Amino acid sequence: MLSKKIQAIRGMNDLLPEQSPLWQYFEGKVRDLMRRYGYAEIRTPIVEQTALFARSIGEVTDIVEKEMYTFEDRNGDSLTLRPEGTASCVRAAMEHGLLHNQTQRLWYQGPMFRHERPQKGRYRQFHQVGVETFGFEGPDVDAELILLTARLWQELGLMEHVTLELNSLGSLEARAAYRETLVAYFEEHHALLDEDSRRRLTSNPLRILDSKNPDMAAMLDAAPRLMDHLDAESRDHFAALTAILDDAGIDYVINPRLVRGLDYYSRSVFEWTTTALGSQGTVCAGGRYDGLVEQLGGKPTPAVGFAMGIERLILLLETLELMPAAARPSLDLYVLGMGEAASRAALLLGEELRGALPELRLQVHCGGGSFKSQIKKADKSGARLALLLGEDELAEGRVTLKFLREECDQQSLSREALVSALPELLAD
RNA sequence: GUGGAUGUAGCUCAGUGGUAGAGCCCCGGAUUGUGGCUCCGGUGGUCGUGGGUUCGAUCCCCAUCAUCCACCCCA
Repeated sequence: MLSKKIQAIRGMNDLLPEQSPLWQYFEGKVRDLMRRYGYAEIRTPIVEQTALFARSIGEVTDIVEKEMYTFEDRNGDSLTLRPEGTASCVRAAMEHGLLHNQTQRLWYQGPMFRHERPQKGRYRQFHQVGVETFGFEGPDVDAELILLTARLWQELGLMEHVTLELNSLGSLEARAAYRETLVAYFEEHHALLDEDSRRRLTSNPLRILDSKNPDMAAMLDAAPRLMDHLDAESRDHFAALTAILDDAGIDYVINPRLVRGLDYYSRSVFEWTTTALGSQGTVCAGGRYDGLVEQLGGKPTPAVGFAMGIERLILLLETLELMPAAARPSLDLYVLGMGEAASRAALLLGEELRGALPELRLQVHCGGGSFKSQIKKADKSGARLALLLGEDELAEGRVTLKFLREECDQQSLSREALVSALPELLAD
């Protein structure tokens, strides 16, 4: 039926009124958390030069090779809808001198775009909250980021439903060296590799370690281990990070196979996962990317960050029914008037009350209709009280207040008494 | 990019080779100015789209599109 009509692009979803309170609840928690930790929000454009992503994420990654929304601008420039937030954030920070002899703690939130097959928890337009820090070398800030996320799970009631996985990829040099060692090892056992793995040999050989193919298990177990090829500094860095987490009482699992897909990561990487969402179980992931700023033309600048997938977290909150009822918006008062004169008066009375009681959540009935239908609308609106303005009330300068949620007689009040009476009636 | 499942009313879904039904929702009435419960009535569908088979297709066949789930990849 909709086939001839225009509909939303595949994998790009409308956020409907029924859903938005949960998003607002989540976004509110995040904003509050960032404020409390002293992180500043940064907003960057959704479109960037294609080269920014190609240079940062890595030319041969799936994201850059086949998942980007890339198009030509009218002047022939190649532009891309951002597939992730870190590159833009680094670009903006550099461009405005935010990294010049100073540290930064930044966060952002917004849509990202990847042309993948949609499935549960994975969409072509999806939303991330990202956090990036610059200028901090030590493991303390790595730990701070993890503690910050842990606190968020705590406050959202998600802590028992997520697991923290940690790994270290070593310095860029150590990682590159290990990569060569690993590729050499896989070349030796080329016959044992499955089709996917042979393809990954050039794209992301570290990822082969993560293969679920049981036929390759023995060969993978015998492969050189990343942890054995870490440079001394990275090993110390990682040890210090886990020590802080131990002291803070944060549980984690060291997963030597945890490899982030983006080329720019080095040293600490981490992932929060859940088993409650089907196959897209990663809910938050990040790591250190000490080389990226320099790679994009800046001075060498240590950096760590992470991103959360908002859709996945919303899905999790939904399936676990973790949104508090109080976070759902509701009306205090529904104002209705019977007849033309009273309807007009109701609209003006509504404005008067909004002026006198700024906290009052009030809606005035529009569209006329019988008294009965208007009261039905009042009930449907979810308001606690209905204010009835009929011809009788209008003539007498009074209003009738009707309780819609509790057993309680309706009251007749003079209009003068209304402003002081309403807060009392709505208390508790 | 690959594989599987599913497309019938706004929503959730029945159904049959002879051009469609329920529940919820919505609207009206029973109650000249009083909701939630009940009862009565009503609006609403070219059965995803395009072909084919057939006297006749919502049903069978093919194609196509969309959605969902999984692989891949990732948040």
